[in-house]
Amino acid sequence: VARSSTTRYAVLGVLSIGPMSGYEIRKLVSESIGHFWGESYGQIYPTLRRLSEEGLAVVEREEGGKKVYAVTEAGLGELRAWAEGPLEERPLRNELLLRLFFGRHVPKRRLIGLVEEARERQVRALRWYREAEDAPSEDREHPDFPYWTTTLRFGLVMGEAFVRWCDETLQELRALERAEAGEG
Amino acid sequence: VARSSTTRYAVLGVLSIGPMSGYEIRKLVSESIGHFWGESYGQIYPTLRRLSEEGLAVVEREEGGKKVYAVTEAGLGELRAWAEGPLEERPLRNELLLRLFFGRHVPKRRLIGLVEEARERQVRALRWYREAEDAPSEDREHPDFPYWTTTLRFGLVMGEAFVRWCDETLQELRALERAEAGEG
DNA sequence: AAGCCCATGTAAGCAGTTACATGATTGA
DNA sequence: TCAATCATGTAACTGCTTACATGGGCTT
Repeated sequence: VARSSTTRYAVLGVLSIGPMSGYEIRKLVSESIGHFWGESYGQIYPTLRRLSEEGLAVVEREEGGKKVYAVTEAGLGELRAWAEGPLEERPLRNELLLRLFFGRHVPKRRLIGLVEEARERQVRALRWYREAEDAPSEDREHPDFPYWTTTLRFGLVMGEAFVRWCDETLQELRALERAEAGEG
Repeated sequence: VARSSTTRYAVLGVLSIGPMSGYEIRKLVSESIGHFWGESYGQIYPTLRRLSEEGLAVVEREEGGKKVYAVTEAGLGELRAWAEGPLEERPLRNELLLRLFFGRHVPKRRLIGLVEEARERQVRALRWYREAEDAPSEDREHPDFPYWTTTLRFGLVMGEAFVRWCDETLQELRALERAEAGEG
């Protein structure tokens, strides 16, 4: 049974920006929506084949072992139907929080290390978002631009909140660590 | 190949709070860490069987068709080893952002509706967190309490940030909608 | 007697990751 | 010539969800 794949819509969506090969789709995904979406080749290539079988995409041209796909009108219709449909909640899983929740069994030093690590990763991501915010002016003309900024702003707002949470959590963990040292 | 299951650690972790049946594990998960973790019966029961086969958990007692499991010393060791190990990034997928990113193909009214819906859901969650914050005093004595508060604070901080992002995004979408109406 | 929650478990089946296989092209 | 990047694809395997099957006990 299981849920239906969202990969097909991600691929259709990327093709709606412009004709592209599987390799370029993967690249665009990881470079521009990588902070909230991921796709692997093992999903992209079979999906492209299926989409073209269903008439939702076509091989626009082949150049030197490279197949450039384009979305069809039917494909755009499919994309639209999905995007307008009801938004169902997917189960979320945050492994860092799971570890913290059962943190009593873990040395506090290690917990602190884990949170610090996650914080650093997020700070790096924030730097990336801020660079992306100063996008070249050509991109600002793109019809998708206003939508891209909303997802970028998501990264900024949530990322900053995450760093704040990390700082608060680190304070608490260090306090717990000191309390323990004081006892022992 | 694929990644190793984190379900086993979630189950071991819950059992580290106290002996419990599969049904109770499911209930505790959905009631106390449901905002960042989910488990289904289809995962829990087979996992419990495997854990007891591996000696990481045991059936402490059976009462009227109910099997109460308890974590063993070996199980606690396994939990600790996992929690101290390196934190690998799992691919995240946010379907709302995906829809927004390709939002050009969707009526703005509908996009606004989607964000409003997500906002309401989050506001409800925030209410729940705030109620949980005023926990009964018995819980405050629990040795796990300081750790539980960190995950609860995560829900609060990130939830509030999310609502802020929703409000900003709604403003932008409404501006786009007005601009469109002005043109047409 | 109906409905709800407690309670355990299995089967089907898709989604998605990782690793592997293979080769062309480009540039230092 | 060596390495990196471009490029497509398949095979194996796991995780996880959903739906189904089954039944006890409590309350109204």
